[in-house]
Amino acid sequence: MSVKTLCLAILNCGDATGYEIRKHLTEGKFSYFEDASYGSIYPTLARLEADRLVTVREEPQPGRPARKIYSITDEGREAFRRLLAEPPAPDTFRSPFLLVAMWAELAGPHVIKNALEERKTNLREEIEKLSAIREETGHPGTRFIVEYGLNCMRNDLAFLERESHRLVAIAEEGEEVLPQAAE
Amino acid sequence: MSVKTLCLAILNCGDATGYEIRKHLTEGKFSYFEDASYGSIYPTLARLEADRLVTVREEPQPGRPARKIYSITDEGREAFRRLLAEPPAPDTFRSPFLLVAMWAELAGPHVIKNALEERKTNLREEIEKLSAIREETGHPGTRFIVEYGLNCMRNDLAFLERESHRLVAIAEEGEEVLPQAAE
DNA sequence: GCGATCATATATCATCTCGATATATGCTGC
DNA sequence: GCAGCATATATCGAGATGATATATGATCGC
Repeated sequence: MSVKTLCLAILNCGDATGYEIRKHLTEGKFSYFEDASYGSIYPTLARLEADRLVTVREEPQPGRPARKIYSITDEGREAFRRLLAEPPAPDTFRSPFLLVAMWAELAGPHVIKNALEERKTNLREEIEKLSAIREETGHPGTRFIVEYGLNCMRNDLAFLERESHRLVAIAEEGEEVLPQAAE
Repeated sequence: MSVKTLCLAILNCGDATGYEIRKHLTEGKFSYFEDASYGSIYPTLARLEADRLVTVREEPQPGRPARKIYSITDEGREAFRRLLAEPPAPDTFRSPFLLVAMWAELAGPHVIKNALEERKTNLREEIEKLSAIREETGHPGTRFIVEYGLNCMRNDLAFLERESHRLVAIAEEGEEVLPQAAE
């Protein structure tokens, strides 16, 4: 999935600046698709404008640089619909946490406990955010994907709350076997 | 998490060539951390060797280019342990599938049904693979992360099997409202 | 009231990474 | 017999990241 598709998806919900598009991709309901940085968003928006899939209007602001507000065109909406029909790339779950967990006996109980707490806090925050979006939205597709996310994260959190003691035990046993310079 | 950490993690399990490292990251139990391509793996291995964190031995093969087999050193193991102690980056779930699902009314029932089937097949395959790894491994950390993954994917699959009819309904209603040139 | 930090907003750039491709060969299925 | 795939190393153009520069209002502690 390309940055182009992402920008069109967000603009399909309403006008936005490059900055706002980036925020949507980082936080909120659009953060489960793909990420993108300014270095790819701004050039993409320029290309979309050249291809007439979006239009820009500049809103001058006294003192600071003008906001460039992008809107999707009918042509853009049609292009987006065609992009949706292409077979989507496989979903991915990428977890630095699991790498640490895998090597619990090397990492030690201190590192493991921190990583577990961090991960659980993270999940709780995400669940909060998604619950809020769920209450607000009237769009059925959005509601579906938010409920998908909630189901997934609540399950993850429950697993960690139920099983994390096993990981701590592995880390503690590892420390007995490998009594390295404690930190 | 850097490619460096990934390479050390895999070599910490046993010697490997660049090709094998890439395979581990793409398939198997290491595929839940981060991905990396040859274009980053080969330069990283060269740097690791220069830093004395790994060693190489060339195994000549009659007719074809020699295998370069990399091994982690004691220094490398210590560096890996230090890298594990660094606060891990947050986990991410990236889903092109959910983008299509969000816009079910635009994508239409045909596209949605395909995407759903594709996603479910994908999950079943992953569950198969993880179940096999679970049976084989004797390493407690590996068992933990494999069970984490299994728990997550079984839950995902159950949600889709239970709820996907809702998504199809959204797509079908959308088609009535927007009777575009059918494909 | 004043400095620090943060949020808004655009934009660039060195560095890194990806995806495709080149090269070379054995094995397997049809 | 040969097309296609797996093994294996390596490179390269195109594209993406993460950091940084610029500019300013808002907020908050002290």
